Amino acid sequence: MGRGKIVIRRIDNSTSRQVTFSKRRNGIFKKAKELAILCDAEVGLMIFSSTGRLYEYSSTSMKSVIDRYGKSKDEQQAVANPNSELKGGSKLETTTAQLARKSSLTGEDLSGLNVKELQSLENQLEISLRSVRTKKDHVLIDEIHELNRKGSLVHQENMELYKKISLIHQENAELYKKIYETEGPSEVNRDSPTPYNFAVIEKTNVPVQLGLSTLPQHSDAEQSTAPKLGLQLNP
Amino acid sequence: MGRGKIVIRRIDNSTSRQVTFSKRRNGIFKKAKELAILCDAEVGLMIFSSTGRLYEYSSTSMKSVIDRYGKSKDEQQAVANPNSELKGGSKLETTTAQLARKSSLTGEDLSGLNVKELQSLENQLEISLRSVRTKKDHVLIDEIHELNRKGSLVHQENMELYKKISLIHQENAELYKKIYETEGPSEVNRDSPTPYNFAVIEKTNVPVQLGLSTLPQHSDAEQSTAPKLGLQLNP
DNA sequence: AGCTATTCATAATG
DNA sequence: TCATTATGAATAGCT
Repeated sequence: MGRGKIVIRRIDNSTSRQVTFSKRRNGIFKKAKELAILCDAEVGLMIFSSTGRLYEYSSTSMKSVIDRYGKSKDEQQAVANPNSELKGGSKLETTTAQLARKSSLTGEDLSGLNVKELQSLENQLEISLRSVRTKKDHVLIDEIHELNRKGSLVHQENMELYKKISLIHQENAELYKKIYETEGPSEVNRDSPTPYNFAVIEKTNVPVQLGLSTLPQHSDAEQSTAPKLGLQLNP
Repeated sequence: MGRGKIVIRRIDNSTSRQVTFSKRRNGIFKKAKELAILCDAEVGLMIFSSTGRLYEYSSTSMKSVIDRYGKSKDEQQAVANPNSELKGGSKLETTTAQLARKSSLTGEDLSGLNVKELQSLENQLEISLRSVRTKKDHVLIDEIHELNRKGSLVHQENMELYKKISLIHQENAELYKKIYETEGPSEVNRDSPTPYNFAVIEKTNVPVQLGLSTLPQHSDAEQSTAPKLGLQLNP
């Protein structure tokens, strides 16, 4: 992507290499941020230039990412090597278990900690708490989206059913007309059973409107084309 | 760079999120490799998907990168804060720095307040925060309940519509029979317009089932009487 | 999983 | 280093 195609091979000219490094570093940082936001991922990126300088990005904190990396690696090892449990090493701990264990420190053992350690513990707990909250919110919001989707489907089916009923009613009317023409006006309604619901006015001709507003991120522009089932998350 | 422009914001639909994650993950890995080769850099990239799975790339080895990162960080700290060791104070100016600062005794913007006042302020803020959070959760959960209720109504209406269609179809059949008896077998279907959808088998005889489970607080006792639209909040 | 229409990143250049 | 631009790459939306 540039004025010309390049082959991926070490750039010999040191100046060009630096320039390219700078540009591509920005590019990859941007990509990393986008990935973290778009896909709700935790990303850590460390880059050492050829001159030894460090450039870093992490969606949360590098410490958090590295810690999680270590745990994840441990778990991979544990899975690949299940008999290691015999050694009494730490079993796979779920995130919540780890958090619980951290929290358990708050019981009585705080006496041995100084302000700095308490500060650190407080920060850790706040970070954990925030991630739990974010997760919870995501779960709730995802479920609302899913409900909206399903509701929309049923609603659509509903409208098609109304349309179909209207058509059959029409057909029914034509059939009655036909019978009328065939048998004469006076006999029509006498010996034919009164049709169920025929000519009875519908409770309403309009399908039930779910009185919910649209999602905040949706534009209201297409409001007129179809009834929306969207939900206002932040009234 | 796609069919349309997108805003960088968490993708709500979980399927799309996963697809995008997979694509962009490949993209960023490629970029990382290219950067390492082209610019002779040492690169480490760790990505945790929203499902918690680890994906990693490093131009050398992740251990090497992390170790080097640690060293580099230490050096940076030493350079940026040469006198910090003299004072012995540690300042973690991370995202949680604001909260940390609140409880630290060395605030500058809060200089007019004593410890007791600050403590009170902190408590007030925590109480407010908790009530806001609770309120937010209630709003979300109420909205889910409301969606379920509305969905249930539409669904019920749907079933009634199906019943109604069935009855009208039946009535239609009787009318056809009547015409048949009146006009004789050979003429029935000739000059009468072919009825819309008459005798056409429905796509399905069963209304759409919303595949959602019941809310935890709901008893499952009446499960058999009507399809439920409930939502599992805590899977 | 593929396939394009698009947007985006960036190589070359000033 | 900064800005511009022509061009190749990445990818969003669909199937």
